[in-house]
Amino acid sequence: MKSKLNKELVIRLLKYRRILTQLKSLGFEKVFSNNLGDAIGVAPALVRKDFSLLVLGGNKRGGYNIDYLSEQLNRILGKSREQKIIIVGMGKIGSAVAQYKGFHQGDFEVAAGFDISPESLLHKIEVPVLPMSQLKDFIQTQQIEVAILAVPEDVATDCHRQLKDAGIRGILNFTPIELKTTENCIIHNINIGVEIENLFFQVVKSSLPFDVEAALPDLSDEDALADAET
Amino acid sequence: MKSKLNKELVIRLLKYRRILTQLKSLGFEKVFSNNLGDAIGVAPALVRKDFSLLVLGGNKRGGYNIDYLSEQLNRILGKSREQKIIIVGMGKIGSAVAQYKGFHQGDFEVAAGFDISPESLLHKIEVPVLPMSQLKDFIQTQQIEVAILAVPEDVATDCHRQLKDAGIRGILNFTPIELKTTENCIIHNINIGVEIENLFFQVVKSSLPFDVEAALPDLSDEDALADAET
DNA sequence: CATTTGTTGTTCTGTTTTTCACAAAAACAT
DNA sequence: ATGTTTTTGTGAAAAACAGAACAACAAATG
Ligand SMILES: NC(=O)c1ccc[n+]([C@@H]2O[C@H](COP(=O)([O-])OP(=O)(O)OC[C@H]3O[C@@H](n4cnc5c(N)ncnc54)[C@H](O)[C@@H]3O)[C@@H](O)[C@H]2O)c1
Ligand SMILES: NC(=O)c1ccc[n+]([C@@H]2O[C@H](COP(=O)([O-])OP(=O)(O)OC[C@H]3O[C@@H](n4cnc5c(N)ncnc54)[C@H](O)[C@@H]3O)[C@@H](O)[C@H]2O)c1
Repeated sequence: MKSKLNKELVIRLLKYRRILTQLKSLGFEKVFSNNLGDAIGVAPALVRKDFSLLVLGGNKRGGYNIDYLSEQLNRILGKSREQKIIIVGMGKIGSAVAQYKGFHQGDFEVAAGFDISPESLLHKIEVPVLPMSQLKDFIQTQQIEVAILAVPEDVATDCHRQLKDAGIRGILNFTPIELKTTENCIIHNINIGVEIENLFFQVVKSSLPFDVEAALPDLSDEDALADAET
Repeated sequence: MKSKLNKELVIRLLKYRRILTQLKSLGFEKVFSNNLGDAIGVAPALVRKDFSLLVLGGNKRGGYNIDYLSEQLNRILGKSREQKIIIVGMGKIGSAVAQYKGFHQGDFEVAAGFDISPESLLHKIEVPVLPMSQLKDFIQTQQIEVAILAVPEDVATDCHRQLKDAGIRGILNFTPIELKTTENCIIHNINIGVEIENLFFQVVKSSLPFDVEAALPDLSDEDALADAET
């Protein structure tokens, strides 16, 4: 099965759309592949390939028309018609996201937060916070499809099950437990801890005087660390 | 340049390490490639290949020794010797991360937070929050290498510059502005807004009665032709 | 001791994704 | 009109990545 619209491509499209919206609000009318590439951090050739794949044409010298691109991206990505999400686990991360105003032109709205102890929340939240007992009913009557999971990791799988039981179709999971996508529930994991560790590793690696990778294969016998070269 | 230790591989290694730590604390001694695969959501063959690449051997029937693997991963990934990070922008996201306790066996410590108005913070934080005027000095005297950036997006590039000027080597960037890795400062972007939009898209796509992708190519005749002018 | 079983280690192959390179087209300049 | 510049569009090459297959081998079994 050859899948156009792979995951990375969709992410780039979403980023293009965001940039285009900003450019438009600044009064720009056209944009070049290298502008967009710079803005989202990819090579200009890839930008052109992306649009070429989606049959979105530009003009041989004048670049791409912003209004047209915007429209077409909205068509392809879905107009995001005022969808609602819920957040399960209104602790530190959950509350922060609940109050986030930066979603693309305000398309999304947090319909409610859920928590095992809604009354003991540290600071006031603008969205209603309900007890877990109302979770299933709320999801079904309000027809919620997407949830953010931000509970402690030891209850992550349990909450995952509850969400699936209630009919949730997609979960953005902030817990370090790696949940898995199933037939009718898509999972995207965001593991901030791993991201930080990863960054540390890359930084250390880059500031080392020798090439870490070169030193790897022959470490089977203890301290071969000292000798390495480029 | 054939790169061992590619980006995805490093992330898997970090996840293996986390799982191994947990298994060890549960009293396990050995683990099979399919256990690890399940835990981090990849195929067992990939787990074996990863270890094979790093010359980490298992036992032909008894799987991998957890202590050994753990040790070796620590060696390869760096022992994370009590490194310190700072957080710039102690708003909702910044504060949440500042109080996160879940970093791998407490290897990282948030040395300080920085904010343009440290006094007006909503709730009490356990780490010191300092004014931006002290940023450069703190980074240099404390030898901080890694920072988390969580300021409003309109000041993101400015703060980015300040961090680079102060000698920061790596930034985990939570703002929607796509910062770019340079010679001596590695950037990892986490764009939560895009992640949510992406999840929405995948969910909508999966619940559609027809194939979105199939509908893509032939829309050129509907209303085609971008028009550009000077 | 021979046989069966389970799991690793590795090769090979296929797929997907990105970059390169350059012809073609449009706009501009003279 | 003609030449020059700029930027797209895309086929072909390269790189990154994953998966399937299976031989090798250690342990368990009888
Ligand atoms: N804070 C961070 O920066 C951060 C970073 C990365 C990952 N995480 C992960 O995100 C998750 C939440 O982290 P946090 O820092 O917000 O923790 P937190 O303790 O501040 O919040 C957890 C919330 O979940 C609620 N809760 C507990 N059990 C529940 C249940 N069974 N059902 C519903 N709600 C329940 C608690 O009442 C609490 O409000 C954790 O898994 C953590 O590992 C947090
Ligand atoms: N809250 C979320 O869930 C969320 C999600 C995704 C992305 N983000 C992004 O993270 C960033 C922060 O979001 P937030 O919700 O925490 O915002 P926030 O307004 O709560 O926090 C921003 C903080 O930065 C400080 N600040 C402002 N200008 C500064 C400067 N020049 N130098 C230093 N500090 C400065 C402010 O005083 C404030 O405390 C934004 O770019 C936002 O788009 C937030």
